[in-house]
Amino acid sequence: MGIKERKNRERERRQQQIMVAAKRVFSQKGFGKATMEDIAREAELSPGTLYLYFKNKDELFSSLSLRILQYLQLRLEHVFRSDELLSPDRKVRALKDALYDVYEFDSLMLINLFHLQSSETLKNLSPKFLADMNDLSRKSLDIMANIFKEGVDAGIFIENHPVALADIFWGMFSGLVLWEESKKLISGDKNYLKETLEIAVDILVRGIHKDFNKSERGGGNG
Amino acid sequence: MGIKERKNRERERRQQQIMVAAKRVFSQKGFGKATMEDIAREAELSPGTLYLYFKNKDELFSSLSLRILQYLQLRLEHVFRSDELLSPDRKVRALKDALYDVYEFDSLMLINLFHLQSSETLKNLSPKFLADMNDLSRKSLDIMANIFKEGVDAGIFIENHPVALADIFWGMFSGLVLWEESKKLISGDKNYLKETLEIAVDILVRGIHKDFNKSERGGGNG
Amino acid sequence: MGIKERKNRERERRQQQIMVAAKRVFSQKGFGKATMEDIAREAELSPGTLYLYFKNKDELFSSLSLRILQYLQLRLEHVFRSDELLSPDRKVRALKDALYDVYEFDSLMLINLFHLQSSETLKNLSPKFLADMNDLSRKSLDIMANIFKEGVDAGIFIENHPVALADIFWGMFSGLVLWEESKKLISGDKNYLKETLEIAVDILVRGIHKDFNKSERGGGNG
Amino acid sequence: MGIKERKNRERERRQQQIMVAAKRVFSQKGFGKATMEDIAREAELSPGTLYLYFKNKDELFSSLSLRILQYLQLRLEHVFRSDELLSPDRKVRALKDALYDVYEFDSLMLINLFHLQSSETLKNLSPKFLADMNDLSRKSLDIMANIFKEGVDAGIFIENHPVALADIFWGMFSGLVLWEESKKLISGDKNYLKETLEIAVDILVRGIHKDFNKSERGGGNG
DNA sequence: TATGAATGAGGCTTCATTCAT
DNA sequence: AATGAATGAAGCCTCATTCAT
Repeated sequence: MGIKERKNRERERRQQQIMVAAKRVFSQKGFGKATMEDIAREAELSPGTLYLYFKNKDELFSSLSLRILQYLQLRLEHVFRSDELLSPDRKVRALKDALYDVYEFDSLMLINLFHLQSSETLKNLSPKFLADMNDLSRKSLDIMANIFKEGVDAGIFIENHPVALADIFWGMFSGLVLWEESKKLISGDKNYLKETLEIAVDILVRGIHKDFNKSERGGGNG
Repeated sequence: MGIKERKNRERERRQQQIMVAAKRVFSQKGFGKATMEDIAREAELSPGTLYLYFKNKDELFSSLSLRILQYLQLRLEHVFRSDELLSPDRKVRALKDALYDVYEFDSLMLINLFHLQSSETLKNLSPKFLADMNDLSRKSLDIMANIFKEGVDAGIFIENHPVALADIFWGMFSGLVLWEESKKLISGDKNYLKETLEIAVDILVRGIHKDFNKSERGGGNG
Repeated sequence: MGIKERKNRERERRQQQIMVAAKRVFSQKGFGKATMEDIAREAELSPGTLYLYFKNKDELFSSLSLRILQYLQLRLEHVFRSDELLSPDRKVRALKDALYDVYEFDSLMLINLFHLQSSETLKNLSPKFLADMNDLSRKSLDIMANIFKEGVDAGIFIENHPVALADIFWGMFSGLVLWEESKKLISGDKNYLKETLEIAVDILVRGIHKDFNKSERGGGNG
Repeated sequence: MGIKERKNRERERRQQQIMVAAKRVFSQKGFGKATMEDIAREAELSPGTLYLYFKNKDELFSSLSLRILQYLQLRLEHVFRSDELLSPDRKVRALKDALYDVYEFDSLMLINLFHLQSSETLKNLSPKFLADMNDLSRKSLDIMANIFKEGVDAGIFIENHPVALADIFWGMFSGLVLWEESKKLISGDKNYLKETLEIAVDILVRGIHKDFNKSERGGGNG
């Protein structure tokens, strides 16, 4: 058992090593142009070895998305748990900050994640993999949903469709990330994600408050 | 003169013919797996002919996005112009309906558009093409911004950053489209876009109203 | 007959027009990269028209070689005929000047000619074309041979293999042209063809003189 | 260390294998018509493998020229070194014999080399490759130049431009090779290269001798 | 477990040539 | 005679993946 354990750790180390290399290569060359050999070289391994740890290129790439999803879940749980004393309002803002953190932690992978969703790549993944992604997504969404539910239960947020709020929040976030990225690419503008997100959350919080006068404006990210 | 006119029409016909074929092939096989030969076969043309009308595969694919952007602009202009008598509230809801229309008109291409934005494909496009996309995007965004501006000018919407509202609206829309699509793919769920969008717009409208009590709920899409 | 004559002239005009265009394009783009469409555009004609005047691309290109061969013959005849009064020595030098003239007139086509010789392109040419080339080559060689023969007959040049002298002269010339061109390309050097040719002819003249003391050195080029 | 050595040998073996196949294919089909797949088939390898050993088609073809240049250098060094006791006259004739040997060793590649020089193919080659070619060419030319210099230093050859003599010799040789090849192709004649070369060298030796009476005639190739 | 040479299917694209107008 | 849109064969090359060592 100890040996098995050790083996497993070893295996995960290698996987991490490869994923780190993959991320680097893929940041430099873009998703399409990165080749398995590039990644192998960066990881100081041989191409064949990559296939001992990942079924194929798609799965290697997707594992990076999985990783950011894990990080996302971590951050969300933190918001939900350790900030138990915060008011629903503040929690929603903390949620936004958490998401923005994830963006800053690894914007490239986040965008990759959004692309992965709703792409044909999904169809190439192994069932286990898909299940993992599904799980992680669901968990994160659940946490978000719970945050809103708390507000509803506390009689602060309107009761209208509490379930959809998490979807809307997440959708808004991902949409804004992509859209800001796009504007940056097309017209070379600066990225205003942080500011736009702030405003968006202000509006959203007002919009779901029973009595919007009580909603605290611009609670910020301190 | 008449001849030149005729030639142009002929040329556009062919382009349309190819684009229709491209869309079909690409819906069946997915973006990555569709080949130029597939498209040529579907269009009942030879591969070489495709290159008389589109510089390369990327540009052919992107032209489909351009097309949906054009349709988007058309629909938005309609909302803005012919519905001059609507209240700002109703206009925002009409805006949502227009976007949903575009989604229904060609969801695949819309998703393609979102993917195209913020991808390395952009770098393969000819400058003219990029400029066209930029133009169209900007125009649509402007129209959306104007709708919100009318609300602000009328003293109904809060004055907070009127410019960003269009970005937020568009971001929210695109994010929700992708996210619903993703959920559909991962877990095989039904697509709740219409409903979620409705709720999202309710919240947004409440959120940007100076006095939210006056906001008309669920103005709907009849 | 007058009409036929006119037609013929017209046809030759067009051919010239195309050849001029071909030469220009082919100077800019290099032999391999020049396309029939490039040439058609340059000639302000359509691609199809080119095929009314030349059987195929090879023949169009070869016609350019034919043209320089014609020019070569012209120059050689001039040396042989109008310079009847020159001594054999001087005639050989005049011969060299004539060849150098041809080089200066159109170095690109001359090199093309050398490449054409001993290449598989030859096999694609129509029999008539090949015959023309053969004729022209032979005539030029004959003229050169005659110049040397005059020297032999006059008892000035050694009698050793008079026939081969023309071949040697021509071979030396073409080899030096290619070799100087090559050095220019590989190492970016200046082209010393003129000087090298001069020396080479000095040596050759000395070498074929019965009594080399009588050979006039450096008779030069006016 | 031993392993690295072995790998290198293995690599060179494969390169040789490919080059041999390339030469064969290319002799049969001509330069232009030979395809990479032809060569792969002949080498009993897959097309992709060719690209592990040669950057592209041009470089594979050029490597054949490199090879003949190496052989040329070898032969020239032999003339220069091991024949130290020969008179300058005899050395020049030995030089001719060496060049003719190279021609006989692989006439096709030699012609290829002449074509390569002064063609746009040069531009597709990697810098390293070009440098190699440049080096080899230069070395061979230097050796030739030295042979003539010895004659000058010995007071036997005229002092006129000793540097150019090698260029002239090489130019004459390459020109005659191409020209004889051409005549063979156009008119189906026999190839008289050997004889013509002999005469040419006779003339040249006479031409550069201070006192031509002392030049030994027809020293031949024994 | 790790290697990395070899594979080979298949993609994109070019361009000489044709032919209906 | 002239056009020029259409053809379609064919080439080069890439790269994910495998497998013998």
